[in-house]
Amino acid sequence: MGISAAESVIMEALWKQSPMAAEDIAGLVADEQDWTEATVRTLINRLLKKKAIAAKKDGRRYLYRPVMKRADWVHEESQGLLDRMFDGRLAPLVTHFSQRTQLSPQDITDLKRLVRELDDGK
Amino acid sequence: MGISAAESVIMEALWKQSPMAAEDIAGLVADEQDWTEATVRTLINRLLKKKAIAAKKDGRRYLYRPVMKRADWVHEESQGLLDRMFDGRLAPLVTHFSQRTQLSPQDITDLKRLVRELDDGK
DNA sequence: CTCCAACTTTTACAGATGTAATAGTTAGTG
DNA sequence: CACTAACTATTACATCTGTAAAAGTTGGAG
Repeated sequence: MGISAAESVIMEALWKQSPMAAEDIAGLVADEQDWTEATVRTLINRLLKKKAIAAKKDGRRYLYRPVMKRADWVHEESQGLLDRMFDGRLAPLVTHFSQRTQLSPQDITDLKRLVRELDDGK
Repeated sequence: MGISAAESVIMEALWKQSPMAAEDIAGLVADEQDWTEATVRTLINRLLKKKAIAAKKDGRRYLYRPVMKRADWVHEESQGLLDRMFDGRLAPLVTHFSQRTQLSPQDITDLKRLVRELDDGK
């Protein structure tokens, strides 16, 4: 139903740049993943079947582009995580991390700004 | 390797209360999940094999208890999500939610308090 | 002691996933 | 116009998952 971990590697490549031919995608993901081009093609075809990407003919080959939006995917996955382990709410997740890990100075700065802006919005 | 979605339902039951016999677990999860007792037993056995839970004989049956800690599991899953889609950092996830959804008043209050406490801790 | 009821352990099976090889199609080259 | 190189599409296969039934084991009742 959803996008699997391996498939998401292809999606990330296409979200970064598109449209791309299968070969280009393979070239891009080859660094991180140790996949053959055949594997990349399989994943592309599964994504096509799931309508997560679309293809357009370009001469003898196809160019692929994402149909699913990254923000939507991120949201589904994130909301799913919140639902499954934080009672559907955001604050408990933040609490978890602030207790469990030392937040980076960057994170702390960003969170402070965010909260300030939340206030403004109200 | 990890705990699957179905397995996590069993874990949640045991984290809420343990030790419990298979029948009790089945009774508890029966409400939410439409599983037969056989299914529950399969999941229990897979969790045993993964050492996520342990069993102790109690007369003719076993009582099960979690070995894996909920906080550890939550952390693994959450960190995984952050790594996969938010560059490993927490703030971008919070940003995502604050832009994408209307945070509940509860969430906002909690986040404000959290950030204040972060300040204190520094 | 024997047999059953209650438990547990094995086995089953279809769909998803990770990983890939093989077969089929077609745009150009000679 | 026939072939080949470049692509795509089909098929393969081992694991993992979801879901469950069948087989095996054993503590007690009679």
